[in-house]
Amino acid sequence: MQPINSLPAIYQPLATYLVRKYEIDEERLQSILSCFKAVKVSRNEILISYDEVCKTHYFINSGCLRLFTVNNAGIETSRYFAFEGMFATALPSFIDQKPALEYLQAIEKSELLAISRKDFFQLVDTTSEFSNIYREILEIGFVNAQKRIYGFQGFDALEKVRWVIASQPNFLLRVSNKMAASYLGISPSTLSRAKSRL
Amino acid sequence: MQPINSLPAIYQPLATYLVRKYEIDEERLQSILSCFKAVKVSRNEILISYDEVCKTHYFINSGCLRLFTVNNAGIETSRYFAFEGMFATALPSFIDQKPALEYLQAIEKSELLAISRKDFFQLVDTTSEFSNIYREILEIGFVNAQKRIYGFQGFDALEKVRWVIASQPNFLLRVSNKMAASYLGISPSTLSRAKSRL
DNA sequence: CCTGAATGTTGACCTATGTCAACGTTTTAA
DNA sequence: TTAAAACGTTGACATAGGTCAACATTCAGG
Repeated sequence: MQPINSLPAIYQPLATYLVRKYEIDEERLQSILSCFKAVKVSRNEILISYDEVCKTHYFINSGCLRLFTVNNAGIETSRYFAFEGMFATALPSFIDQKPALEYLQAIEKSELLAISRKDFFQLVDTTSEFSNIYREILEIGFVNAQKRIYGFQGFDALEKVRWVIASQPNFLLRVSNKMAASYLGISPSTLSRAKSRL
Repeated sequence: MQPINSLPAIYQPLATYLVRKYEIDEERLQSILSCFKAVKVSRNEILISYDEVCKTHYFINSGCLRLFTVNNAGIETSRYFAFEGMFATALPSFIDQKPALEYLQAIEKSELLAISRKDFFQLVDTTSEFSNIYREILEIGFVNAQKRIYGFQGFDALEKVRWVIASQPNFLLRVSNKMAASYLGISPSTLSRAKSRL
């Protein structure tokens, strides 16, 4: 793609993402981009809370967002980590407008582009290119969830660590042991021991 | 909805499913239905195999389909069970046309309506109602996968059994212990013991 | 309606991993 | 810069649940 003239630097990664797969003329691209507003968030900031209804979808310019929940016993389970160049939100709540039952948290100081649910679905309904992008977000989300289900079941701790290294090479470098353990479904001690046996 | 005149009985459940949420005029409904062909399959029949590229989406009139994989150690993991009135296929392969890395199997004698990938995506691209239906299939698939991830991690065998009873009341009545265990990520012995402690 | 194969149940035993605690190191916020 | 808190690592110990085997039961298919 050609870099687009007179586009604020902050919109560049999203513009690149949008035109990566589908042709979008510059006018339409501008009208999509104008729905997104820059937001800066600090480390550990919670963007969406358990009981909250999710009204916003985020594109990550820099930083990292985590989706996790906490069960009755106080155990954290992390479902997904999203890095630069990816979309993230509490998708079931965003879709159905029911309480999220999970948290969306920045685990690093992050720069995000936020779009409201209203604008998002307006784009989906009026712009076929954006409709394709939403479909792609859903497809990727689904495929990732499936990989995770198959990748974790019937594997011991060491195999899970090898699996995550193979499928997401930067994951363990970017995410704390504690959070990685809550993603892999093992205790931090076990993760620590497994890494020493690699 | 009104039952549609002169519709073969075999198309009735799919017609009901299609008009349930979106208005579809009769002509368009007919053109959608005409893409589906009835298929009868026997118990244990494999519809899509591990290395195969998936070319078909199925709607279930009666019976039950299972999605599962087998790892190097020969351990089966079941990801999903689909019953009457639901769509099922090896979705990642259906989307990307790469080998499925999983099996789609009928676990009961089943009556299905099959649509080819070509016809399916032609409907998605030409019929906005069907595009919405595909979006809904993806959304439901994603939400189910997420529920499963959160529902299983950090829970012991008994809690998993309680969870599956609460979220899918008919599941244990319909699916063998062995397959249910491979879905819950526990051994058949443990499932058997957990049920006796309910 | 029979029969053999597959499945479910239960007991004995073993191992991976969780828990808890101690300790050293890193991070962070004032 | 520093003090306090959070985190990572490691050891000792406990236990849920896996494996294996024996037996009972169910069920599919002829």
